[in-house]
Formats: sequence, C-alpha cells, structure tokens
Amino acid sequence: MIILDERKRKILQAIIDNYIDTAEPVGSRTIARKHEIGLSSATIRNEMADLEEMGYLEQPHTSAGRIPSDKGYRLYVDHLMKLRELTDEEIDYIQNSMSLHISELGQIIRQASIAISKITKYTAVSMTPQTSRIRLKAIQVVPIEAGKALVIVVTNSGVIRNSPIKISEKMSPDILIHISNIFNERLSGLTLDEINIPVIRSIENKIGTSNEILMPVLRGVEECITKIDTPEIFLDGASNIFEYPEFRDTVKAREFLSKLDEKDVLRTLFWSFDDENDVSIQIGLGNNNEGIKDCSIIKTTYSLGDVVIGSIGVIGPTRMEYGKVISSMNYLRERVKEEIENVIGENFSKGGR
Amino acid sequence: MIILDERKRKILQAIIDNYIDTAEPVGSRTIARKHEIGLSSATIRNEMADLEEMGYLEQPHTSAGRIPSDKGYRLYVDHLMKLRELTDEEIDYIQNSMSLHISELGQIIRQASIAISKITKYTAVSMTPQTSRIRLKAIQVVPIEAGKALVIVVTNSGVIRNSPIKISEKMSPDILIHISNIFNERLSGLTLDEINIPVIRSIENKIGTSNEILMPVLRGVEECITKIDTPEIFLDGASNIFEYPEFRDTVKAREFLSKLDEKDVLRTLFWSFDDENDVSIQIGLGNNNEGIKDCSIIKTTYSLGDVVIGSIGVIGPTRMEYGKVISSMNYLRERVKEEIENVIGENFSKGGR
DNA sequence: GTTAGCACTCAACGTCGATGAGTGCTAATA
DNA sequence: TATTAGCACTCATCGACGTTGAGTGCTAAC
Repeated sequence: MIILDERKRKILQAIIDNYIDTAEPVGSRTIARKHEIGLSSATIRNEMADLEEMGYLEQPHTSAGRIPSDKGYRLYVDHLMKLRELTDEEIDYIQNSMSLHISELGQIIRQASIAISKITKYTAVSMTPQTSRIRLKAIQVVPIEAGKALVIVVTNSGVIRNSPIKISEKMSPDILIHISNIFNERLSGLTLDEINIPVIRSIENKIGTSNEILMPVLRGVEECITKIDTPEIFLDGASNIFEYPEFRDTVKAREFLSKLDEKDVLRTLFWSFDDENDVSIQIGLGNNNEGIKDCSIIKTTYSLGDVVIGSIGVIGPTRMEYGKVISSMNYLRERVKEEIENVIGENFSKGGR
Repeated sequence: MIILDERKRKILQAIIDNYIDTAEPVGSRTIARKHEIGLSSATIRNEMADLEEMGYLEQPHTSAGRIPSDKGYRLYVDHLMKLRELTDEEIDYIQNSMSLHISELGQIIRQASIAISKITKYTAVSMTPQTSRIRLKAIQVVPIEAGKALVIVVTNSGVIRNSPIKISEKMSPDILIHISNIFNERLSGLTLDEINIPVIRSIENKIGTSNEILMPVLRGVEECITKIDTPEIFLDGASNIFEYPEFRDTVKAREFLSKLDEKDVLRTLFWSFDDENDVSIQIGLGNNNEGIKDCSIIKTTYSLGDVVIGSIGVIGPTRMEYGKVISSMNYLRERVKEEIENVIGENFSKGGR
C-alpha cells in the first residue's frame, strides 16, 4: 500500500519542515517559493485542501495557513523526515560528558540526560524503573565505629544502596561478617518481591531471634530495598521550554512545568507506549494531560541483560525537531552502552535475555 | 535612636502588609480605609511623601501608589513585621514529612526543603557545602563478588559515599580487611585537604606499591572524596513562581528559572551573606543578577558540631511573606534538629563547637 | 496639625479602522 | 485533464485614539 502520491508527500514534508522551523501556520505561497517544487501556489493550495481532508493537516482558522496534525507528524516521522547529522561540536560535547567514567549506572544515565537536554534544547526526563525483576546480588554489614554499622545492598542492575544502623557497642566484626554471610546466602539471587515473611523467618531461625543484631540489620536491609524500589525521576533543562513560542504564554509554561512536577503522571506516560525499537516516539500526549497535551515524547530504554536499568526521554512541543532528537538519542545510546560495558564489564544487550 | 515615629511606622507597616498581599502599588486612600488609623487620606499622603523622601518607599510613576524599597523591607523585617503562626495543617504537614526517619543527613535536609517549598509556596534551595573542614571517619573495602569490591567512605558530617572497584579475582577477604585497616589508620580523622601526596606515600610504603590491590582502592577512595567534595544543590517548587504576578511575564519567569539553573551563582549568593542568626535574610539580590535582582532569600544553615552539613533557603520576590516564611523556617529548624539528633545520636548545635 | 477640595497625571482598557497573509472558487490556459 | 491566474472574502494583528479611574500634590479652610 502506497501512502500518498509522491507530490503530496513532498508537499506535506515541506509544510512540516517549515512549521517545525517557524512555528507559524504555513501558507501555499511560502511552499511554492521556498521549496523547489515546480508548482504554483494555487496547485499547492488544492493539494493542501486534500491533505487536510485526509487528516494530515489542520487549519487554526479560515484565513490562516495549515499546521500539521498528530497524524501528519506520525507520517512525517515514519516516512518523510530526514535524520539530521550531529555536528562535530555536538559529538564532542557528548563524548566529553560521557567520558567522565562514572562508576554508578544511575549516574551515567543522569549524565546522558543532561547531555541530551543541552544538545536538543528540549527538556530531558530520566528515570529508574520500579521493577520486581531486580535481584539482590550482595548484602554486607560493615562496621563504621563503635556502635555504628552500615548495611550495603547491591543489585544485579548495578544499583548500590546503603543504610546506617545502630548496633551494640560490643559487637565484634566477626559477628557482623557471620551475619552478612547468612543474609547473603538467604537473600542474594532473590528478586525484590521474593523477599517475604517465610524468607525472613528462615534467617531468624538461623541467627536466632534473641540476637540483638538481627533487628537493626533487617531494618537496614529493608530500608535499602525501599530505596532501590523507590523510582527516581530527574528533569534536566526544564527551562528550555521558554525557547519555544508555544510556551510564550505564562499559563502554558506554568501548566507544562507543573505537569512535569507530577512524577507519577510522567512515569505513567513514560511506560505507556511500547519500546520495540531502540528509540520510540509518542506524538501528542492526549487530552487528559493539560499542559503537555500538545507535546511529544521521544524515549529510549537501557537494559542490562533482561533487567531494565533506566530510561531517558525528551519532551517538547509536537512541533519538535524529530530528526535531530532521534539522531542525538541514537548516538548517545551507543556511548552509554559503551560506558556501561566499561563499568560493568559484562555484556549489555537491549532486551532479549 | 528611635527609627521613625509611631505614626510613620504604623503607616509603613500598613503599606508593606498591603503590598505583600496585593502586589499593587498602594495609595493613601486604601490605607485610610482598610487599616484602622484614624487619619484622613490627605494626612497619610503627607506621611507617605515623607517616607518616600527617607527612602523607605518608591513610586513607580507619578500618579501611582507607593511600593516599598529594599530599605523599607529591611525596616519591616527587622522591626515592624509580625510573625505569622503556622496553621495546624501546616504543622501536621511538616511533622509528617519529617517523621519518615530517613537515615542520611543529606536526605533529611532535602526533605525539609521540599516541605518548606510546599508550605511557603516559594522556591526552596537546599545545598551541601564545599568545605575542607569535613573529616574522614571511616574507610572500608568490602567484597561484592569475585573480582569486584566496594570502597566506602564515611565522614564526620554524616555523608556516606561508595565507589565500586575491580580487583583481582583471587583476592581474599582477609587482605581487603587488612587494607581497610591501613587506610583507616592513615586517613581517618584527616580533613579532605590534609590528604596529600606524603600521606598517600605512607600508605604505599606500608602496603607496598607492588600490591595490585592498592591502585584500585586508592582510585575508589579518591572517587568517594570527589563525590563528598562535590557540592550538591537541589531546587524544589521552582514552578511556584508562577503564582506571583511579578513573574506573569514569560521573560521574567524565564530569567528567574534560568538563573536558578546556574548552580554556581546560587552557591555564591547563598554563602555571600552571613548567618549570625538562626535564620538570615537577604533583601534584594543586586543588579548583577538579572532575573533574580528583585528577589529575596531567607535561609538557615545546619551544622553538626562545628561542621556545616547543609543549608536551606527560600527564594521569592522581595514582596515576600516574610512573617510566614520565617515562622516556617524556625519551626522546621527545630524538627530537623530533632531528626538529626535521632539519626546521629549526638549533640547537635548551631555553630560554636 | 489635620482635612476637604481640586486640578493634574498616567497606566489600563476598549473601540475602530487599516493592513496583509492566506483561503476557496472560478474561469482561462497548456 | 491538470495547472494557474485572478478575485472576492476572512480574520488575526496592530496602531491610533479617546475614556476611565486611581492616585498624587498643593492650597485653603478648619
């Protein structure tokens, strides 16, 4: 099935390119002049009327030019758009910000988020998932000073969390090691939601409930797990939206920024569209989302084996420079992959297993 | 020295109260009617002319009412203003958000920052200091799995940082403990800037440079120290500024938000005025600071012994509800103190020693 | 010392006509 | 049959202009 004849495609592409550039409704004459299609404005006018009828264009009011509809953008993104190569400066910038050799995965993703907000001039959102598939890898109890120790939990998604606890002053390091070993033996390899009452009981049985170290350590482990399981969301470059005329109205800007402050909304949005490709795109965010309904999200997800470790997205007006954002994301994705492999030293793959 | 006679003070207070409330220049008639001063508008007009001459008031243009000058606000804050009691809801809110029993100091301060931005409806800024007076308290190297370990550094300001390192696969836990002990012995008690080449050398001598574990651990410690020394700044409730008519202009709002994104500016501002009292106030942020020049900062600093552990501030238009913000800060301060004592279990004092 | 009265100032607001970009339709053209 | 020139019509935008009303400073009376 052919979608649109060649001429209509060319015209639609020209219109959308122009609109992305100027944010002004584009008229037939503009297209006839600026884009080398050998047609008069009248002909283009007829084609535009057709395109509107097919739902690819809209008219803000009778005597204005046309603007693309969400359907129009979709076609544009899927078939018409040209990817925009990154400039040398942009490549340099990404290289630099990704070669800090940060050791924690969350930090790498955050860094990438900052980079993409800088390069695309849109707002970047980065988040960690809340997933029951994360497995514990190691648990350690480490003495800090008399009466104080640190519980440390490491997961297979590369997250490290710690929680300070108070213990009896006369607790010897040997006991701590012993307890660490038991916790490790019983908990490591389990996913977060496999840790339940029976498992805890089995630890209690092994150590003995009377042991005064058990409770603080348990509480410490619990706190670490809570921290791991508490999804984090970061915004970078939120004030970039002021670049764009669609937010020149304070009310609009406010609604946008307030919406982004509602982390749960953002989370729902982010995981609501699928991610079959490396980079997936949601055009138009629907009517329930006052403030961001005329926005699009372009996002990518990072995994380690079959565990999702985080996700980065760019949110901006539907009139977004899709070509540029997508190229940036693709490139950044490669760099992040390399960096994660560097740090973890394991194989990194998109999904699969 | 008496500052202003009783009548002028009453009138000034009434004007500032009114302006803080409405954001509109206030005229003589408004004061005569709304505030029970038994004077006619004409008399008040004369007094207002006096107050303007003395520099406490300003006139946006000839036929408008008066607005307070920075000097006026200063007098207001120091002598005229009434503290506004917190409502039961506000107290409840603070109690709840402070009783999560978070174990890390940075998190407690962040939590307090979120709370105060919610209650005051202004933007809250929280930051950790960059100070050379922080001392290391403990260093530990903990095995995670074959070939991987974690370096953990704890400071006397309650900050805990970790850094994963790669080690030889056949490294035994005993050696790690041994190395931990040496690092502890040589580094704990030192301030960050006391850790220099000779100190490192002494560790090398003790362990022996040939030891293949030394370098990764050193690098891990270094990374932890960098993390400790990297000041963090958080903004909460940045979109609150849209509440206020002085930012109804998109340009203004944008300048404000962009300025807050420049972390170093914020840092400089924050530490540029002194903190003799629990809560200190800077009225008007000067002309170098486009975007926030007509703003005030109200801030408080938290210390543990003689080490500053963090600072929380509220930034908003000079026309700020000083009474409310100050009460909230005072109350929150008490709660944070309690919470820190809870966690640390040591005495907490403002500065002194 | 206080107040009533009055002339004057000036931002804010609404009205109104001019302007111009853009459309749809029709008739002429290739 | 497809394309284009021409024309009447629409409608947002913008500047000019007069009105309104809040507020002032000053003077004269209380």
